[in-house]
Amino acid sequence: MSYKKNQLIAYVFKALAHPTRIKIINLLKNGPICVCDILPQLDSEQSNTSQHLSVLKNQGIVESKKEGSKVIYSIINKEVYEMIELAEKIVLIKIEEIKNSL
Amino acid sequence: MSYKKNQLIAYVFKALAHPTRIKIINLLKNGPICVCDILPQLDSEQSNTSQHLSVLKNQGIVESKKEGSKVIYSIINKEVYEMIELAEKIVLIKIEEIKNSL
DNA sequence: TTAGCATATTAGAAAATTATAATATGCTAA
DNA sequence: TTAGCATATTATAATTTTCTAATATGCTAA
Repeated sequence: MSYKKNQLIAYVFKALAHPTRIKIINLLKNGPICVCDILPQLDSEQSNTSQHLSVLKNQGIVESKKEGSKVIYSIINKEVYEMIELAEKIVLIKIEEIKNSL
Repeated sequence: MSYKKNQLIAYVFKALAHPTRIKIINLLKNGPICVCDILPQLDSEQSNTSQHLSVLKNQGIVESKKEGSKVIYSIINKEVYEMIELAEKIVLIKIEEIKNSL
């Protein structure tokens, strides 16, 4: 695998490498929702949330469409849910090990 | 899902979010190998490679054991290979879309 | 013991990410 | 048309990541 391809893969991981963005992705699990419905479920500033959405959009993980004055976001690549589940599995294994070592 | 848990998940993604680290993980696919065999396959400094290995180790993705004066690294969580494959899939879809739009 | 190889650690500079605050844009309704 | 809501953008400061260079550690063999 070339460095360039690994770089592109790394960009995808980078887009997922923030708790707020993972939370946003999980919010989109139940279908497309409006930014106005995302905002109250996060404890980030409006502008910061908008920036996180833009990171996800730039990596082609989500897409957005305007509806009147509102903007609706939805998931493009459902693969991310599997990725998050796998990461979760690794986290749980790690927690288990720490517990056993106490 | 709590913010704390999303943070732990994000740490896993962060550990994978570098082309050199992805390359290293792929090198470990064929079984445990020595740092001395990893080094010549990367174009990073020795110290930099050592730091990348340490990131992967801290996230519990790889482990290392000493053998004489050498150090052998191996994968702990095979889940990362599935994660990389999924990320690759997203990359390929994205590339395809760009091609179609030209 | 000491020289040399294999790897890790540290310090520091450069680059990237993140958060906040302020402002801009675009739509809708009065 | 203008006021106000919904969202995006920008500037900037703080933090984190990354890389390089230098040094340290630990093992082995002469």
